[in-house]
Amino acid sequence: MAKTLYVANLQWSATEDTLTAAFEEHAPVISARIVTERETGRSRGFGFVEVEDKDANNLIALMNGKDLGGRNIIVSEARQKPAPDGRQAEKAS
DNA sequence: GTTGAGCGTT
Repeated sequence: MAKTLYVANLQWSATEDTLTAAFEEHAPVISARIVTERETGRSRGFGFVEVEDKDANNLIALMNGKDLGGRNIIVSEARQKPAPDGRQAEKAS
């Protein structure tokens, strides 16, 4: 299982690799994504990092407010999560 | 040669 972490307050030059490298130091990173302008392709200064559910809380506690590239980043659990009904959100094939 | 609170893409 994996959770998506919301990472904000990044510098403009930050990339997916920047987040991956920073988070990998504390826990394995499944995937990372930097949100860029759809029109210009420039970084919006924030992104998402996907990690294991168990590691998500640790990364938030360890990386939230941490200095990255000279800027304090904000790490939180991403929204758009499915409803916590503890039920399979995936239909049986 | 820019900007600064935020929750993305198929």
